[in-house]
Amino acid sequence: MQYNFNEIEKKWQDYWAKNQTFRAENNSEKEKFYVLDMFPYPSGAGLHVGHPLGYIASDIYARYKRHKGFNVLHPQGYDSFGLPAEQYAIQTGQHPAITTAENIKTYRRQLDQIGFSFDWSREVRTSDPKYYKWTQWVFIQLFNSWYNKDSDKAEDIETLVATFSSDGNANVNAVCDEDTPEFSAVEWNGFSSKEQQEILLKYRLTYLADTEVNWCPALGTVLANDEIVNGVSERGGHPVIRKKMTQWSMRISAYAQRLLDGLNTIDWPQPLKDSQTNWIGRSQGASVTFYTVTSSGVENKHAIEVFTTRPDTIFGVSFMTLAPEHELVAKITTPEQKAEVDAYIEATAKRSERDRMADVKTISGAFTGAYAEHPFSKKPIPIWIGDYVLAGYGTGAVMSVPCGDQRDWDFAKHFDIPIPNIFEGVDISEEAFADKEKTVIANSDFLDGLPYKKAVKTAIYELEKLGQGKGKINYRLRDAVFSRQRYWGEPFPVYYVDGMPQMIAAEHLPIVLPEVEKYLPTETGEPPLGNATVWAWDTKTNQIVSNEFISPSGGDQEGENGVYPLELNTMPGWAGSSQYFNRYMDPHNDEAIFSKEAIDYWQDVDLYIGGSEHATGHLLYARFWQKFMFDRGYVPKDEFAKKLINQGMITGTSAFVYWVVPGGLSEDAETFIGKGHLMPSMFITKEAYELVEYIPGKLGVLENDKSKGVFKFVKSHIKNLDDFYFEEGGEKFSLNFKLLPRRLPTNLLKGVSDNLDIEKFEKSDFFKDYPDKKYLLNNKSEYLTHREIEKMSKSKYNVVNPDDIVKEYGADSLRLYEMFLGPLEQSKPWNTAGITGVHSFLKKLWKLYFNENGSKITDAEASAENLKTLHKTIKKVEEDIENFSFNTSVSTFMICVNELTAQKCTCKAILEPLAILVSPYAPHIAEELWEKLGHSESISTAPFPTFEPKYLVESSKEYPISFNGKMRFKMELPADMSKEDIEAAVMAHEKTQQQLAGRTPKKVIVVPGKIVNIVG
RNA sequence: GCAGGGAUGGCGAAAUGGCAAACGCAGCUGGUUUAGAACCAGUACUCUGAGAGUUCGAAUCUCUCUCCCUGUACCA
Repeated sequence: MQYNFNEIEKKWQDYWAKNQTFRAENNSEKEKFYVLDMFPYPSGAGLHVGHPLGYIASDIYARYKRHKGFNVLHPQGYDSFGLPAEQYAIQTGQHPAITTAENIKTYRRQLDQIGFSFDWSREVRTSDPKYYKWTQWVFIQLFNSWYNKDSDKAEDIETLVATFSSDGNANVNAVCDEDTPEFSAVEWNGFSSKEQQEILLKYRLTYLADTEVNWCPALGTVLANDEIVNGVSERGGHPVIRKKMTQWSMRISAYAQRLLDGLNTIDWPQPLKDSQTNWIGRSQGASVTFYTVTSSGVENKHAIEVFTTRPDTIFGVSFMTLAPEHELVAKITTPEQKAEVDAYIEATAKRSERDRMADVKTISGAFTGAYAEHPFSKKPIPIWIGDYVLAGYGTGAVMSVPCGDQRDWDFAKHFDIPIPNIFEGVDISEEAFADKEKTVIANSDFLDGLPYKKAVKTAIYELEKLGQGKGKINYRLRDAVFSRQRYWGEPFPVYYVDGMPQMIAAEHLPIVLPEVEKYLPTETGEPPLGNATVWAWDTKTNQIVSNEFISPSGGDQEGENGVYPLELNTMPGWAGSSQYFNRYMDPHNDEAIFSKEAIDYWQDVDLYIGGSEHATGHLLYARFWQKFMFDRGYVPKDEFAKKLINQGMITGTSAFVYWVVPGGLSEDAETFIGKGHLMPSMFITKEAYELVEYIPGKLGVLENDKSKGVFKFVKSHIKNLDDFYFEEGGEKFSLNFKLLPRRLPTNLLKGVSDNLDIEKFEKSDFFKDYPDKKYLLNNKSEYLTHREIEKMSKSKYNVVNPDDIVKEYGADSLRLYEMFLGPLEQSKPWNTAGITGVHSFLKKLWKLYFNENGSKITDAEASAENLKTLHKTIKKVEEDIENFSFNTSVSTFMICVNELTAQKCTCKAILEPLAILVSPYAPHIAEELWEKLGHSESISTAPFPTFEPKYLVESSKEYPISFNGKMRFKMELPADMSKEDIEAAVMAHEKTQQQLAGRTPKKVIVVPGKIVNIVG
C-alpha cells in the first residue's frame, strides 16, 4: 500500500467537516482550554507559507490538549473591515463586501487544505452586521461610562450625573478633560440639557472632542499614533499632517497605570511587554508652574506649566522653552521679537513631522522677549521657543536645565545662553551631566549637598508649599482617536440632535452600513458616508430613514419630526478585534454579546499566538477594552490572554540580477542619456556590480582598473562603438551605463539553484521590453543571480504558496516542515528543497504500518528495545509541546521511526500510541493509521500515551572518561555502581594509566550516571 | 542614542554546566532502478564570532570587544 497523501488528506478533511469533529461545547464536564490565533485580514494575495506558521503551532497545541482530555476552543474568523478592500472599491466601484467575500473564500480554501482543527461553527467576521452589532454595543457602554479614580475603575455615567446634581463636581475624582470647569450642584441643575451633555462628554470613556489628529490626505482619513511609522502612514507610506478635527476618542489614558501593572500578571514575551511599557511611557516627576514677569503691570500674568522628571535641578534652570505651537506664544511675545518669532513658527509649520524627526541635529529656536520668574530665586528667566520641544508631549513646555539635559545644553550653547552648574564636582563644559545616581546638588539654596532622590523630594515639598508645583506622574500614552473618514468600517450607533451626539438604544442595533454611490469623500469634504442618501435616524420609529426627512433645524424643537442625521465617520480597524476573543465564546447569541454561562465557562484565552507587529495596536486596545468590560462586570478576567507567543517571520530568498543600461554620459558627467532600447541590455553578477564605482556627486560610473572588466564586457556587446560618441544639443556624450539591481521571481531560476533559467527568463514578461539580452556567465556558462533573504512579499517576487506545497507533498508534510524549520519565535528562511526530509519521514512512518500487501501490524509483544524507543519519544514530545519547542519534536519522531524501522517493529502495542503522538503534528496520516488499526472513531480525542520511566532504566552506562575536561575514551560500567567503585574501575583501566603516563592524578571527579573527569 | 534578541559544519539547526554538531537538506561513494524520479546502504567536512574570568569541566554562567537582526526614538 502506497502513502497516497492527497487522497488521505481529502478524506479526513471531509470527515472532520461532516462530523464537526472539532466543535467545542459551552457546557462540558471537561476542563476548558482556549487556544486562539490572531485572526487574519483576508487580503487579495491569499496566504503564503509564512502565514500558517502560527496557526500550525496553535493547532498542534489544540490537538495535543484534546488528547490530554481538555474541552478545547480553537476558533477562527476574519478581521474583514479594512483599507485594501475599500481602495479597491474606489478604483473599480466593486463593493468592498464583494471583494471581502471573495478573499475570504480563498482564505478558507487555503486554510482547510492544511487540516486545521478549527471550530468553524464559531466563525466571526468583523464586517458582518450580526458581529458588529456587538462592537457598536461595546461603544455604547463606553459612552455611558466614566472613570472613577477613587474606586480606580469605570462606572456607569448615571452615578456621575447623580453626584453632579447633589454635590456638583468639586469632589469628583475622575479622569476627564483638562479644561473641565468646576461647578456646584445648583449650577449643574441650572444648566441646559445641551450644556450638561457637553460637560458629560468631558468624562465619558468615549467622547467627541476637537482634537489635533494625524490627518493623512492621501488616504483621506485620520490615523492613530500606532498607525504612523517614521512620520508617514504605516499603510502606503503617505505623509501625515497635524490637523484639528472633531473626532471620537477613547479615554484609554485613564487605564495607563493599570495597563502597565497588568503586564506583570500575564505570560507574554518580554519584548512585547517592553514595547507596551515604552508606548505607555510612564515618567515620574513634578509639574511646576512658572509665572511670566510683567514689566509694566499692564500685561496679564500668565502661568506656564511644565513637567519635569528632575525637579531636583530646578536651580539649574536658565531658560524655558515652549513648543512653537504652544498657545501662550502669541500672548507673551514682545513686539520687538514678534517678527522673528512669527518667521520661526512659519518655518517650523512648513517642515513636516517627518523632517523634524529625521533632522534632530539642527538646533533652531527663537527668543520671545518674555521672561518667567523662577519660583525660588525669583530671577527672570528668558522664554524661548524651539521645535525640540514637542507640543504633543507633557504640557508642550519645558524648564530648560542645560547642565543636566543634553538637548537643553545643545540649545543653550547654540544660542549662547548661560549654563549654570548645579552639580558638585562635575565638569559640564563639554556636555550635560545626566547621571542621577552620582548626582550631588550644589549652588541650589536649600538643595545643596543633597543626592538625587532626597533633592527631588525636597524640591517637590518646597514647590507645594509655594503652591507652584506638585509631584506628578506623566504618561506618553494619549487618548486614542476612534473616528475614521472611511466607508468600510463599523458605523457608529450615533445620531446628532443640535450638534450633540446621542446613542441609539441597544435594542435597535445593528446600525447597518448604508449603500453609497461613491466610496470617496463628498465634495464638501465629508466622509464617504456623506454620500449615503438613506442615513438619518427616525427617533419615532427607530429606523434609518432617508435624509430628506431630517429636521430642518437639526434641533429638537416642538413640532419637528424627530429625524436626525447619523454619524458619518466609521470605527477604526482595531474596534472589531478588541472584542472578538470574547465573542467566539458565544458567537451566535443575538440577545447578548455572550451568555453568562459561556463567559463563565471559557473565562479567557489560555494561549494566544500571533505576530509581534500588533504590540502597540491591537494588543494594547484589546487589553483596554477587556479591563473596561471587567470594570463593568461583563467579563470575569481583566486580562484577556494568559499566555501569548509571537511566532517569527518566515523569510523568503529573493533573487537579484544586476542590470546594465547602456547610454551616453556628457563630458561634465551631469547628464546621462539612456540608450537601453537601442542597445542590448546586459546582466552582470553581484561581484562585477560591486567592482564598479560611481563618479562622486555626478552621474555615470568610473572606468578604472577595477571596473575595466565590466567596461570590456559592456563594450563587447555594442556593435557600433561610434554610436556611443554622439552629440546632442551641442554636447558630447561618451559610452557609459547605469547599473540597476532588480529582483526576479524565483521561479525563473533553475530548480532550487541560483542559476538563472535564461530560456524561461527570455520568454517571461520580465524585461520583455528589452528583447536583446546579454549575460555575464561564469566558467560553467551559467548566469548566477544574487540571493538575499528578505521578508516574504508579493512585491519581492519571493513568495512561496502553500497550495503548491500541499499539492506536491501534502498538508502533513507542510505542517511538519514549517515546524521543523526552527524555533517558533525565531525568524527563519524558507527553503523548499528541505521539505523532502520530512516528506520521506512520513513515508517511512507509513511503511512501519504497511507493505505492498497491506497491513504489517501484529499483536506480537513489544520488545524492551521497542518500549524504550516509544517511551523516550513520549517523554520528549510531551516536554517539547509543553515548551512550544515544536522543531525538536519533529526530529524526535524521525529518530523514533528510524529506530523502530531498524528494530523491524510491527507490534500494535507500539504503533498505536505512536499514531497518537504524531497526530497533533500530522493529523491526516494519523487518522488514517488509526482507522487501519481498527478504530471507528476519530483519533482526535484518543488519550495521549502515558510516559513510563521504567522502560528507560538502563542496566549499564557508557561513561565518557575525560582528562582535564577532555574526553579520551569510554567505559561501559553498571548503572548502579557506586562513586568509589567507578573511580576504582576507571583508575584500574589500562587506558587511564596510558593517559596519565605515570603521573598521579590530583583529583578524580565522578558524577554517577554522567561522567568521570580525571584532573592532573 | 536607547531597549530587546542573536552569532554553532556549505545551509536549517540540536545540545542551557558533563561525549559539540543529534535530526534534516545539500555533498560524496556504492547498490537497485528509471522516461523522470523514487528507494536502500554507507560516508567526509567542520570544533561553537574574538578575548578574558569562574569551574574538576563552559556553546551554555560572568565581564570586555566585534558584527548582525528587531523594535523604538528630540518623551523634558
